[in-house]
Amino acid sequence: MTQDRNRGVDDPARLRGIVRDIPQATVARLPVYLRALHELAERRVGTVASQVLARAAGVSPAKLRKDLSCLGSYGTRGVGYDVATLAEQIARQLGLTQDWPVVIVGVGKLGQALANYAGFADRGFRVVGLLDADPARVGQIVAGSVVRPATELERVVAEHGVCIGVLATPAGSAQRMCDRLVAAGVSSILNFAPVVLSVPDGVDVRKVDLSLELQILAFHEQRKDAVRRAAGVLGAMRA
Amino acid sequence: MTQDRNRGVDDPARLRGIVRDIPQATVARLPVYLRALHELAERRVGTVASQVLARAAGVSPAKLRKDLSCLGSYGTRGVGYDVATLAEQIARQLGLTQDWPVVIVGVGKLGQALANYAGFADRGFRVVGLLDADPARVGQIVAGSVVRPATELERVVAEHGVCIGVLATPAGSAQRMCDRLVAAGVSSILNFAPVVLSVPDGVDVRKVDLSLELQILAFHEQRKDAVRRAAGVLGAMRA
DNA sequence: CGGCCTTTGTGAAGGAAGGCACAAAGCGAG
DNA sequence: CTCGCTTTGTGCCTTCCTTCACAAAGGCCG
Repeated sequence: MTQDRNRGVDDPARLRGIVRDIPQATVARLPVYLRALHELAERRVGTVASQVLARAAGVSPAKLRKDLSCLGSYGTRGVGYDVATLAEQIARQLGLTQDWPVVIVGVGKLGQALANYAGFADRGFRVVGLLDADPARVGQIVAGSVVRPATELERVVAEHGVCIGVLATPAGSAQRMCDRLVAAGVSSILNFAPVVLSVPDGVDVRKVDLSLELQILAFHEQRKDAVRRAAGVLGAMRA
Repeated sequence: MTQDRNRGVDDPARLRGIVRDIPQATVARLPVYLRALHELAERRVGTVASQVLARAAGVSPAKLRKDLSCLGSYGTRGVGYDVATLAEQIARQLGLTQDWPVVIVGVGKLGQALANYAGFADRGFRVVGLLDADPARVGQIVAGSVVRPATELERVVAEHGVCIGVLATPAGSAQRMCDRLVAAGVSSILNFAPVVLSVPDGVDVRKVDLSLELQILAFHEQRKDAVRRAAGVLGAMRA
């Protein structure tokens, strides 16, 4: 108690929860922790030690603790973290306590998968518009919403105050649609099209490249192959 | 010529092309460079300076040059890089000069999008099996192939010597299917299911989390919001 | 052939992230 | 109340990545 009262407003642990100085790498892991915490909560787990949570999230306990310490001091020494409290704090930091209206531009197979993806709705992302330039797709019902023509992009964005857009168009039209999203007021874009988008300052773009990851796997697989071959040759020489 | 002959086998620039000591961060960017190079090649560009290529790939020229220097010395000072040569070297390093048979497990909307994705075939990834546990999906034609029952997983993997598997199942069955892939001999897995997979040593897993990226965007968006609000308050105070 | 201009390749410095190890802090038993 | 056990939070060190700045190297022109 005495110590607590001695903790001034400039106490590092407290301040860290207010000012935002969270490393990029940590931000990228918070959603993983959040998912693990939700799973624990479903299993009626009340508190969890860093070791257990770290295993569930696929990271080392030290990294987990350091990450969580960026949010403030929400653990109890000798016990662990309260699952519900920690989940709420992470959600708050990530901005998931509010609803985010989102438009999806491009409703091919990928766009449909995204529109149906439960992980979006669970985290407060509400799809308020499905847009496609292809007349054949306009009017179709996807994930309970009707696909609207791309011409309505500006109207949908303005109507719902959308600031996050998802691009799932072919490569050819991605930059054009991106420009229109930005002009309409969108300031964060999740890009699934295989192009490098150029956007003005102040707009965040994150890219998900389906084939990039596969190419990285191929690199490592080839390496393993080479090692196996080398081992084989050495084995033959030894024999 | 004289200099070239003086370059021994342990010349650093040469060796780097042989021994593999490429930083992870660099490996992750090579596919981006490769895509940019292919685009340049299509536009009949013969040589490209680091500055231009860097802009096309969305990185800084210095980073690009350092990355490329890991592969060896394939640029010409005062001129730039030969587009075709460089593309070939990158493809070789990534292991894209060979064909990689791939199975896709889970043929929902996402699995279908992946099966149809041109970026796979272009890079030497050949989908040799579409597998799904849902009888309603088995027998459907997706991307020119018939969807086969999940029970045939082991047979397909063995038949084609598959070592890369793509998981696009619901969260619930991902670990089970992962275990079967590994048992059947797959040693690299691209996981789209929102779970942390556990695999034995020697197996590589890469995870693509569709909602993770959106959550990171929300974090930054919230920050921008906070800054805007703070600026607004300050502005009001000044007035 | 020689000088100039362009562009690469890379050492060195700066910064971010990861891992170790331990002190501080809480809980529960005695 | 005290002791001992458990687990967090964090300072320090190491490693990896990025950026800067410049020497070395090649082409081009006179």
